[in-house]
Amino acid sequence: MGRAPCSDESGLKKGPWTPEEDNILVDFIQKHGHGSWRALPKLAGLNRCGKSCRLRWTNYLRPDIKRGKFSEEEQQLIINLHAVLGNKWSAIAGHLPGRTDNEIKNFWNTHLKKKLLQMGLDPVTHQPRSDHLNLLSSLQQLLTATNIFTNTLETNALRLQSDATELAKLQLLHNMLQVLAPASNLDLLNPFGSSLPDEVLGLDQCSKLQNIYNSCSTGFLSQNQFQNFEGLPQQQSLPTEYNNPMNNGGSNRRSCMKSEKVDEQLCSFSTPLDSLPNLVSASPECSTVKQMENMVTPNEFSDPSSTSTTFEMWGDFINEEVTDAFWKDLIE
DNA sequence: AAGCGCGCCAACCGCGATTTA
DNA sequence: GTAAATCGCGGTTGGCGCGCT
Repeated sequence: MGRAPCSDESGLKKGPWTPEEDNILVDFIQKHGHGSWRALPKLAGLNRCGKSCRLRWTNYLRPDIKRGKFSEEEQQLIINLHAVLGNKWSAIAGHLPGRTDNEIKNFWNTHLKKKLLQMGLDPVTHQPRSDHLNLLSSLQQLLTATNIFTNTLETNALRLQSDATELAKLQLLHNMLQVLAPASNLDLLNPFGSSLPDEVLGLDQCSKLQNIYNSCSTGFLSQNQFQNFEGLPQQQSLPTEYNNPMNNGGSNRRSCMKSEKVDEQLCSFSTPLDSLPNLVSASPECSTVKQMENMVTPNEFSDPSSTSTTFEMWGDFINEEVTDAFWKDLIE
């Protein structure tokens, strides 16, 4: 059953389009609309298959196509949408007016994927790469080894254990900083651009971490330095304008409306896709699309506790009093 | 200057979903 | 209800341009 593939239609031209062909196609569509793509090439006098014409039109000739480099905002939006939707390029394109799914797909594969990898994030899951997380387990081994060592050398036991703990903290901090601010590119994790106050993004803590890490680079932390974390503010509630950063009426809502089923579901949320959480756990295997299929409620969707990631620990870090006991629990 | 490797991106391919007769 | 036709999507390919040796 089915139809003959486009390529089976003998005598039809393939490959790059010439300016003349482009003109014919544009003229025809402007006068008559595309109607049936299958019939279009014959009617327009093009020696192409309908599929090729449709692709050329939708990916290149359409008048509303925005060409040129992707802005920082667009890149951040793509990353966040990809975290939620996975490789649903057409759905992602629906949120970027003037951009085609093909263009976004190409840009993802050639630029953004590498960018995430450089940041130590898995471009599929948007979570820290496993090789980075493995460092955490090695910390436990380090502590264990240190404990064994201290048992045999009782004279320095307390001091060594303390040092090892501090080292563990330091390395954990380093890992977190790599995740949060690799290559000084924190903005990439920020879907709203640089206009947001740091505290909205958790950068307040991040910069404190950075400061402490920097101060540690020449030696271990003092106990007092670490206990400064106890003074960190509890998790800030986001101002409403940041809860819906893209909810400014116009184009995004419109593009959302034209999207497919999944998109509609996303748009129907009271706190819709517009308020994408940073780094939502979502590989194609466990994407929000899948979550939707499992009838996950919006609240569950936005609930960080429903995922199990390093960022869960990060959330704990932000939410709770950070004491030595916390660090011990974290590491153990 | 020539050869080579690599990155980018337009276009193609195959398949599933939807529409039509 | 069913098969064919059509559409649209995501993955992949291949050609071109550019930089390096």
